[in-house]
Amino acid sequence: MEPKFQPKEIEDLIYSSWQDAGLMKADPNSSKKPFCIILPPPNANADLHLGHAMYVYEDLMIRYYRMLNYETLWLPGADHAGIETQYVFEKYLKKQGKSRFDYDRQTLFQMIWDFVMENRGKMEGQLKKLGFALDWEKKKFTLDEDIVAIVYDTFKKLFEEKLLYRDYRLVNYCTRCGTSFSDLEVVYIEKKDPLYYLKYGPFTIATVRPETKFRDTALAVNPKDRRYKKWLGKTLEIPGLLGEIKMTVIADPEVDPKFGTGIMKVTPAHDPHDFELGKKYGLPVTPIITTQGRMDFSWFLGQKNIPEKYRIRAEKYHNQKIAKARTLMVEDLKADGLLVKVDENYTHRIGTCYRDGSVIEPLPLEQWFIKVKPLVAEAKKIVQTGKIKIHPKRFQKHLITILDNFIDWNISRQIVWGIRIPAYKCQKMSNGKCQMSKGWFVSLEKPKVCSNCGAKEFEQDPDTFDTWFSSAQWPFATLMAAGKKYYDNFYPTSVMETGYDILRAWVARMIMIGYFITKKPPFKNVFLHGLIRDRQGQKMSKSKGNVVNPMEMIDKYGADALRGALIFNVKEGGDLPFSEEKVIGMRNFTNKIWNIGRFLELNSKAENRNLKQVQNSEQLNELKKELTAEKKNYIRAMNGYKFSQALGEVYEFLWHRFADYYIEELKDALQNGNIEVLDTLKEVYFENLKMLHPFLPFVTEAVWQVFKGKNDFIINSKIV
RNA sequence: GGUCGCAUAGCUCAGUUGGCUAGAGCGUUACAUUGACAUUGUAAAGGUCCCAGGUUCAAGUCCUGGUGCGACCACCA
Repeated sequence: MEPKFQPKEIEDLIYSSWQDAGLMKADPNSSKKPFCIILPPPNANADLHLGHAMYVYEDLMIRYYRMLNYETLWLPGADHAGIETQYVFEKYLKKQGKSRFDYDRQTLFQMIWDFVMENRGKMEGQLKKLGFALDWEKKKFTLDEDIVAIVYDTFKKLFEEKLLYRDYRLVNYCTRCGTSFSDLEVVYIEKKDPLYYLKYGPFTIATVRPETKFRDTALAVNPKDRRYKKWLGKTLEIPGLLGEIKMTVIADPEVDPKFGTGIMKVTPAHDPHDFELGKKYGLPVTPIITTQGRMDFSWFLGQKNIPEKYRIRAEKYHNQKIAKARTLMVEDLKADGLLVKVDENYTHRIGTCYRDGSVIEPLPLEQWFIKVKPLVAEAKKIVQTGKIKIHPKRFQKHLITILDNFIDWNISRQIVWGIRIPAYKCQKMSNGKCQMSKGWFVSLEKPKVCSNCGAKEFEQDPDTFDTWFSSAQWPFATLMAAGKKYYDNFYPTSVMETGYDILRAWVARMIMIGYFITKKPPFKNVFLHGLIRDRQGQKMSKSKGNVVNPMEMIDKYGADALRGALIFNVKEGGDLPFSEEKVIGMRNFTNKIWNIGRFLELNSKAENRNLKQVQNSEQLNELKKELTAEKKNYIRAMNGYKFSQALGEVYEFLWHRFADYYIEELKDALQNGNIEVLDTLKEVYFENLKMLHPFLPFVTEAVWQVFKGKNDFIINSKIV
């Protein structure tokens, strides 16, 4: 044996020997108890980051349960990551002076497909580098045909059970990405914008968005506000930049009399709050901003007999970007004497795109929504009755709160990289012949006729599903795609392990959709890990330049060292600061493990063995007692999801008791050839190797095989 | 504004149902070693366990209040 453990030279070899021996494959026909984890599918197109290395929790569970004689399946996969990937691809196009608008739908999709497939292998190779015992033969991609078929089925079922509806409503729209987002994907930031006080007939109103006022449909005040009482219900003609607008004054308790002037203009088409008000009072929705983020005055310019002055103005504003139009209008407002004052120090919070940071425009669009109420109710029941257990426990409350606050889920995305929605709009809808579901029908195959009215003219919805819609189906979809035996044996899965930050976006939705389709919870346990931060506790991000590449760590110190550093001395579910020093510390531990083995191996060859020396029997008994206690603590910790404690237990024992104390004490006896001492030390050592194997698979395997031979794999031994 | 979490050694953090003479990693100091390992060992320094009350034979641990951080959610023109 080398005097030092050399992970770089042997890790890859060991990993392929596991693969060759079929150790990571699950047998769906096995009579053993099943234990199954579905890997949260990483983005097929991106390199792994340190957060992915946290899946080491999954690996250690898989290995541990395998060593407890379970039939284990850890199923890998990859996510197409719709918006993320299309965004990256568009940046790549831009570098070549192109844009997505230069290609038709099929070509663009194919280009992104090729782009992703080229990169996909990288991510998989990195999972192997981490030593993950994944069953590669069962790997799945969210755009695989069989997965898409299952996703389509789910959509159809939701449609048939009336949990799916199409609605014209305000969606969060990023004009730069060219797609809408769900509420979860909007990032609010504090921003300073001028607040304009405008003369508005007999009133003064305050607004940061004067550009939308052309399409105001009402004025609202608080019903208790005495100042405006006499105007209630009256319709006024308000002079504006393009002539007079008719507007009714309505009262609503939600209007804050203390804000601004206490009177508010209602713009249902471009403000979520106003949209709700509009709905409540039956106000028309009249958009003035396009999905390109430009002003649309065609509604005005199409009118007859427009005074010249207004026509010139409207033409000036038309098709301008929002910010530019606002500047132009403020000038004209000044000229007309309609601008009362400007508060330059007004700060408010605005929604921005989580991808590129541009301002999110609330725009009225027709989209697919999932009615979540019945799904949420079932999911909540499952969690509350303990059919799904959450670890650490405090996240259960969190999950319940999340479920309580779930609003209908917008699943339409206006991008091509994803699963195209299998819904069709019948042309006859417009002339009233196809009334069913507002003229929409769902078809899994390319349809020949409208399934509602038999008409032959229809168009497929150009949109694709929100990536989370397919992710929400991942546990049952992957197992169904793997085959009936897999589904029957391994579903519901044992544990869903992921970061607590996607409890809402993913875990809650998996429970909702999973139960809806299978009538079973998709998993029995949820284990949540924390977020990795840098050594100062700061979030890692490219802009801060504090990102650590896991592959670099593996290259320098070995996969075991990195894995250990992520588990050792941390609280499950808590955020953990990452430091290279900690990896070095764990590298030292792997080396210690190696060298204990080396020492025992060297002494195994000693020639002058004396079987009769038993004067150390008392110490040997003490040692065995300590081992028993250690193992008991280890198993209790492992079964209770206290992995850090389990690792700490073995670390402490093996290094500071076994090596520092017992080996030193028994060294002389050992070197004098006392075989009983040797055998006991070896036995205790092997037991510790087994306990460590789930955490540090490579070094434990390497030493194990020094003693047991190349064909004996440590994972095939049993912990109890 | 709402919810949750966190405050323990110089730094980063563990501390299981109350039993602590409070631990680990890294760092610091002294010493040892051509010996399995310097990626080592032995020893040492270093803590009012945020503050104030309370429960208890016993509180780092449980309860109440306060202070200071952090995260998530909601977002008022």
